[in-house]
Amino acid sequence: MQSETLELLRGTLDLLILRALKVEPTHGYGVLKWIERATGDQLKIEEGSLYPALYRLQKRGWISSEWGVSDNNRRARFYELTPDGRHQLDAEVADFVRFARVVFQALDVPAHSS
Amino acid sequence: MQSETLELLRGTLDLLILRALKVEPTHGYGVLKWIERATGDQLKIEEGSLYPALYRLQKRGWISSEWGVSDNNRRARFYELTPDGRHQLDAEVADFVRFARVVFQALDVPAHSS
DNA sequence: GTTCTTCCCCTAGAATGTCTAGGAGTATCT
DNA sequence: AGATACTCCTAGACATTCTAGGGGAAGAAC
Repeated sequence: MQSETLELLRGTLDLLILRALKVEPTHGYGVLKWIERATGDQLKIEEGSLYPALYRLQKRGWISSEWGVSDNNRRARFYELTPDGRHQLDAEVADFVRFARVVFQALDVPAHSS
Repeated sequence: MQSETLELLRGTLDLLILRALKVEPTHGYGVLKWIERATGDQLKIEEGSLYPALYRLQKRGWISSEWGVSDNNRRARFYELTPDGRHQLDAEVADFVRFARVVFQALDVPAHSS
């Protein structure tokens, strides 16, 4: 069953959104698609999770937004990382790496079992 | 800043509890201490998280319990994995490994940066 | 020119997991 | 007698994600 999608984002949604926006500013739907592509379709996020998350991140000052027009000629809200957002991204990446290592250690799973 | 404890369990508490009980049946407090030790004090769980989690796991049939007396001569409720619990543990370990790998891939972090 | 699909935005409410902030009792050590 | 560590527990708050909707507009297909 290699192909079913994983169910839980386990608090990494913010992290993935920030990472997507580091690549280049884009709109919500673009973030969605980036995450799917970047994870080889193994992680899918719902729009009902995404938009509240974008609102949250903006409220915290990690991203900013403005209305624009997409490549497909549609009205869309474009987001980009703020300087604070870049720092936050770095911090969250470091945290996740540390977290994963600690859990692997506790589980007694080699850190790169592939 | 290497030494501060991680804040988020990101849905891995069940996993860690099951893993603790795979080592040997023990009581709630023992699970707590096992997790702290196994993670080098980098992951601490609150009792207010632990006991509801134990109840949950038992309700799902993954652990069973009975009252007994601890090494320190105190009344304690001992938990152990059921056969279903063993399967669940294996599944959750596999899921976590897969999840971590996918996130690392998306973040473009080498899978074993140490 | 109507229909369909994809793109794009959004919200309310439910479900879930974890934490905060308590309360309680008992064995052992000083 | 008091302190400390051990052990159990609950209620309510909080944050995150999902379910389950709604809607509009561009371009392609018929």
